[in-house]
Amino acid sequence: MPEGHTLHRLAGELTTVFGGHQVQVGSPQGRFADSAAHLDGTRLLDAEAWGKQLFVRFEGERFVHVHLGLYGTFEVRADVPEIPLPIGQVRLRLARPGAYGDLRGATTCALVTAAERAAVVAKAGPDPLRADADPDRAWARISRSSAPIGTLLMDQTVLAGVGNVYRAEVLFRHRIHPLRPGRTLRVSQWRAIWDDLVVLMAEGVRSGRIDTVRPEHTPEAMGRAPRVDDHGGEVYVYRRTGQPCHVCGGAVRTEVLGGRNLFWCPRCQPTFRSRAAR
DNA sequence: AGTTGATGGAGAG
DNA sequence: TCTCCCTCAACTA
Repeated sequence: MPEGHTLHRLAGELTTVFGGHQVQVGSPQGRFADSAAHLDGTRLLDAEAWGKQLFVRFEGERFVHVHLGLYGTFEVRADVPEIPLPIGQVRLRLARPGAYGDLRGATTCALVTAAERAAVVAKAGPDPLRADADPDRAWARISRSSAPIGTLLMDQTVLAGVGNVYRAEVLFRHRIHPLRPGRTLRVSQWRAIWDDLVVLMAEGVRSGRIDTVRPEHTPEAMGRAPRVDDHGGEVYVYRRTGQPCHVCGGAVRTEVLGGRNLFWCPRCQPTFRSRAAR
């Protein structure tokens, strides 16, 4: 489930499990073999996330830059009696006695310098999961753009860490139509979205899933059956095409925007046109 | 056994 | 805007 919360959670896990340890670094699949050989047996210092980018720092100012992409996973296991043989396509394996981590399916897994890391970080917009993030930087872009707010929220140079689930859900929670141009939002609406993302994503880091449904709309509160699918936590509209909205009962709609699926409730999230006409 | 789709993004045209 | 890449589970047949 790689949105920003997944990477921040992973950074914490890697730091806790491997920070300060000398680690075995390998690439059972082979595609990271040369770089792994350079790092093998050296000390892993810590890991840090910027939006969806993850950097694992080794002694000597060397970093492994990881981006999970659409379906990458990084499975970290501690307190195992024995390190198991790798299963499937394991691009990167970190191991020390009693613990290991397996990276699969990532779009990026590369050994980079501090300068290369800094260049990636410099391109990223503010990350709601970082205490030093400045939401005004994102607003400067959004307030001047005619692009849909749904596109802007997913643009990692505008805002770092939001993916398709948080996009759909935060727009629902603020009753904003995803196709509304960024420049038609009021600054108060943007601040509310940002503050909400800070809370929602921090909760995602803690729980490891994406839950966005307010207490008054949960299955228990509404007397409906709990969700049975497995793509995250309890949500309002994400991948609920055609199903009844948890708030108004209308059918959730979908549309492809920029190659990604958009989900919204037409009644709870009126278009900017109909809003202006009222 | 083969096809599809997914919480992402780069690069081509 | 389209195509491609990475992996694997969940479909269809």
